[in-house]
Amino acid sequence: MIMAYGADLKEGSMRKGPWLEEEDERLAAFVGLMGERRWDTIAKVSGLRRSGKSCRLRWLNYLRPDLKHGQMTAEEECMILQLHGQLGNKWSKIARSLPGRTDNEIKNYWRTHLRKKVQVQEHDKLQKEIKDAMSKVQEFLMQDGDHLSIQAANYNYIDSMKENTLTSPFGFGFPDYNPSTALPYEANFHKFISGSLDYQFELKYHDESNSLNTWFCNSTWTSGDANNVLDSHGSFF
DNA sequence: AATGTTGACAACCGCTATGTT
DNA sequence: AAACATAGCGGTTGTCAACAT
Repeated sequence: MIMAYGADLKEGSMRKGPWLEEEDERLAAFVGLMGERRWDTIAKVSGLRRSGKSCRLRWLNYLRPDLKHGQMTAEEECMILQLHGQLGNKWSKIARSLPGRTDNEIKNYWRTHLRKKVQVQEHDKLQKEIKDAMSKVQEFLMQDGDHLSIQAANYNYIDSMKENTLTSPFGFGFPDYNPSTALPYEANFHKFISGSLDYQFELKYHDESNSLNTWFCNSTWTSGDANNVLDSHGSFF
């Protein structure tokens, strides 16, 4: 039997927050009577001191009889990952492919379970790309070592950067890199590696023979990407 | 034991799209 | 066509429990 509800509440006040079992029962009863529409009317007629919007959400996300409750399966997780890759944060579209799951549930699951996983994967991928790029630079330095007078110390410097790149949480592994104290070639190399070399800049020659400065400082680069930089020194990639 | 932090989930809010009168 | 109501969507916040300090 359905009774007037919330008589102890002041007239006009709306309840918020978690739903009580008796509210759920009352809402389900009225949706059974009136169907899944006219939520403002349902809210009013039922005597629930909830907005129509709140009633709709409670029904769609929790009370609907065709909802699955409980843990996501591996198949569902896989589906979410795949669809999110294709569609981005289109939660309702993703939910259409997962019967019994709501957009809200999928959104929450993504945020709490999957987002971190994907971020780690992307981070690992980026690390690998950086490491590969630096290996190419290193190869070049080895080839033209005489011409550029590259010392073993500088080669080792790049080596330690590569090592740091794999362990640094920031992705780019300059050992003790400090922009305010860095030598020009260090600064430019840092820009190069971090992909921020997207503007024209003039490099002042920092005459320190037998160092990477010769290579990174003694020229003007007009660069949209790393390839151009290296191309200006003779088609390395 | 008390307090702070984190993760999981539910619910809310603002806005847009769609339907109805 | 316009005004209003209703439904839908996605970002954000609130709540609670488990765990750490």
